[in-house]
Amino acid sequence: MARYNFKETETKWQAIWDQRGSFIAKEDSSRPKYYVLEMFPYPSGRLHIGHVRNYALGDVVARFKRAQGFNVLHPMGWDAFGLPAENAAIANKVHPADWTYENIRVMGDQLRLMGLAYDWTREIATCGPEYYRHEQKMFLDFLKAGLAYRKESWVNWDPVENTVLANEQVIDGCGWRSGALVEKRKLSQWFLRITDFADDLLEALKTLDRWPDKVRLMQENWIGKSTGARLRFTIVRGDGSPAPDIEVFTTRPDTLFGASFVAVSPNHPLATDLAATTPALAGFIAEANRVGTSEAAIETAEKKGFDTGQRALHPFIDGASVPVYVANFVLMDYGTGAIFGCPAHDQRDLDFARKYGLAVLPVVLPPGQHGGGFEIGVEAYTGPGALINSGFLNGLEVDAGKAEAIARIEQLGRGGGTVQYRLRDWGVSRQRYWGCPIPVIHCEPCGIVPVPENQLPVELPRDVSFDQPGNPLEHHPTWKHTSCPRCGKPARRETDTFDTFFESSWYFARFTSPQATESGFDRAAADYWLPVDQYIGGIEHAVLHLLYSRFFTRALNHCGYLTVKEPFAGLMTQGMVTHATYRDHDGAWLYPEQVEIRDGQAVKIADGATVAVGRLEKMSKSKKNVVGLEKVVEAYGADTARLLLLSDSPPERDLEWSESGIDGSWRYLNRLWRMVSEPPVELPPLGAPLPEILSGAAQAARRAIHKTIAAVSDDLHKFHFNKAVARIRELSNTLGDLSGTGAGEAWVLREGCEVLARLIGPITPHLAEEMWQHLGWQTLLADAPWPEFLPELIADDTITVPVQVNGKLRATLFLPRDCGEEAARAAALADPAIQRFLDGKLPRKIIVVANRVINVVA
RNA sequence: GCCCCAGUGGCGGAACUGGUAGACGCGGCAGACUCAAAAUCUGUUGUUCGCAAGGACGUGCUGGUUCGAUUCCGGCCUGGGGCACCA
Repeated sequence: MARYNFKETETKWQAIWDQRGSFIAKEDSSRPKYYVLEMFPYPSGRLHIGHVRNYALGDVVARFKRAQGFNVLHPMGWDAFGLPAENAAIANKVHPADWTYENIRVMGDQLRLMGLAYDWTREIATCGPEYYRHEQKMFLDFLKAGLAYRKESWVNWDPVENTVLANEQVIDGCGWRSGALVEKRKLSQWFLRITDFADDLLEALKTLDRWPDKVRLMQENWIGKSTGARLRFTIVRGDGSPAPDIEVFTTRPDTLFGASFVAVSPNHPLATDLAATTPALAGFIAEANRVGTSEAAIETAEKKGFDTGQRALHPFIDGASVPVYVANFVLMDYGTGAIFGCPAHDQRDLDFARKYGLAVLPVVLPPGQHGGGFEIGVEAYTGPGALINSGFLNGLEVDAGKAEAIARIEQLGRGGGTVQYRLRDWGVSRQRYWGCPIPVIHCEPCGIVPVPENQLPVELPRDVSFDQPGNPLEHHPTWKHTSCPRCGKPARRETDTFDTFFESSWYFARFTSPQATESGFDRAAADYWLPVDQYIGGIEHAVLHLLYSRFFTRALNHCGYLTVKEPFAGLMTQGMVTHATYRDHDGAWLYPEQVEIRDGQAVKIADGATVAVGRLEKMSKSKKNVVGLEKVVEAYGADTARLLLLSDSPPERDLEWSESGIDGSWRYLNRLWRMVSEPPVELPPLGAPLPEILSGAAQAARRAIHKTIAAVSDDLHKFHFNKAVARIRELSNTLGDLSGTGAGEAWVLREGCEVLARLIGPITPHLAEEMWQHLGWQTLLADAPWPEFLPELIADDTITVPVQVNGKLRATLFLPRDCGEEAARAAALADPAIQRFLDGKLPRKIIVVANRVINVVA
């Protein structure tokens, strides 16, 4: 029996697609456009099979939409700036550029093995000046538009990577790549005003109805909008002399009458000033700043305060005042760095008040409670209710109380309603070499001077040394020395480079016109192709790349670069590819190919020693549970790998890569191939007319074919790839069972084979082309339209109807479609099984759901 | 602590808007072909009682709504994810 020769076949069709330029995209207003994009990879070395899932998913979408008549853009490129290149340079004395381009070459070849329908003519690498020069221009435009600024601030310093990190890149107090505990440093840095768009970024999430709710929710939480008030307290010192006002932010202005203290952050100017003359306070602040930002540190850190001796005058109660504390739990970088505390209605304030013996006055009465008896114990009340003990607010509900309190604050000229976001501006300066130089010059007399556009790009120097720690650009002998474009005097280049999320924030636009030289992209091309109709990538970018790109697109829109504001209309986040992990008795990780299973026990092939099988984990080099892409393609071919990646789990869930799984996929490909290469009956020639008479079996098979077309089309549309594969397999089972050698059977079998080839085409494209050709077609399947089903073959004449007695299945009937309630009722009652369960009694009720179910209630 | 999501055979998973739970695959078992193996094909495969016909049970647990619940509602358990001195 001839095995399907995947090696020859896959090479052949890849060459043909390539020669014909099958997947090269051009703007074409006569067809609807469809832009499908997978998050482009960082060229880190080699791809393993886990990386490929993402691209396989996108490829199915691209090929399916193309067959459906869309003008599809499906490009691929390289997110090529990044720290691993520098680490490689340090470890292996290889230049980051050489290392990166070599990886691009290797990984590109690997991707090409998979037969992905990319328009390779649009391939980009972000580390080239022809790419990054445009983002330097964009940055200058942002600067002009006030969207970029420089400020000195406390930043997250990663001591391992020796660079600053953005807030989004700090996970649980540690660097997102290095895992090192992040330190706070005060540095002068470039920021992008993402907060200008905070509200728009939040509001527009509602319009992204083809994004997973989960990602929208994560962005919503990250932006963290809270509505409240700012309020300026008048402060007096212990001796009664006036001190500077303190402004607080609160979401509960309604509880002001319950205020019993004001607290400021240890880094608040008041604390700093006071510490200069109060050694005890200086000690307190130093201790507060020592407490780490890690989760554990925060959990265990005690809420502590330092009484400054100053008093804050109550804005609503003449003559009343509350103490002012410096408290270790108040953050300087949220709100105003100062709060007022209402212990009765905030748990943390309550804990603090109990500790320092401050008053706890309830001002919100829970519904159903009576004023006199309501007291706060160890738990603050944060629910709704009516205000009490609150002067002019008495009797109002919480929301009305907030509004009234804000109105009074405004009236008093002490502040007003405001909206506070958790989101901070995006710090984009990185003290690294392998990134895009920030195009500004520091001049002693002129200050910060943008590099004139005609001097762009500011290119990275190639001759750098990694001999000493820190930024090689800083150590470069000549590069940073230049002259000021404004005054001509000697000046110094900015040696920081952009955060590498800068490149990925606009690459999807670059793909629309990668040859553009005047600008990052042609406006017309970008307006034609954008937004990306379907974007596919990992959930780990839910608030990194996906938020930055949404902001960046708005910023580009603001500066007149393009028309859209949202870059990605549809988003799919795929799960990880996992594999069991193996360790030998020394605890060393083993590669899957070093291990085999003998008698249910995992052993090391080399010496037969037992191996501990660990749990399924994401394929990663560090745990060695990776399966090489070439190994799989060599042994089974790209189509087999693609089929397994698509069929085993729904895309958003994790997928377990297993040897038995790959065998199953490989068997199925051969089965399909045998159906066309060695059919049980000789198939009629291409285009043969439908025989006038079909046997019942042939007719039933034909119905199955058309139902499958309908179902698979729907599944692919909804990205239910695993279900689509299940239905395709079902159809081949049905066709396999089609015995009989008549002309009708042969004709239906041919129709079935053609449909199978077309339906599986997006998933296993090489095999599908081969089947298509074998069936006599001269044209490419890649150019064939998606099959259409005949509506008259979709609906059955006879319906299988379950009959229940008291909700339990007792019989199944075959009834004519839409036979009517009376007929259904009669048929059910006539059934012997039903009669037996009724036991001679009359049914109380019979429920008939047309063409669905009959339930007899006894 | 707060918010979100998910719990279905030995395993991955299916079940449209409340209507035959377990499609399809993996694995297992039995058989055919073969000197034998591989490959392939056929049958079978939720648990349980029964010789059988046919029952009973079964979608994390527990109540409820309904003629009927994997699906809706309440409470709980477990796992995963996000956020977190955020005022």
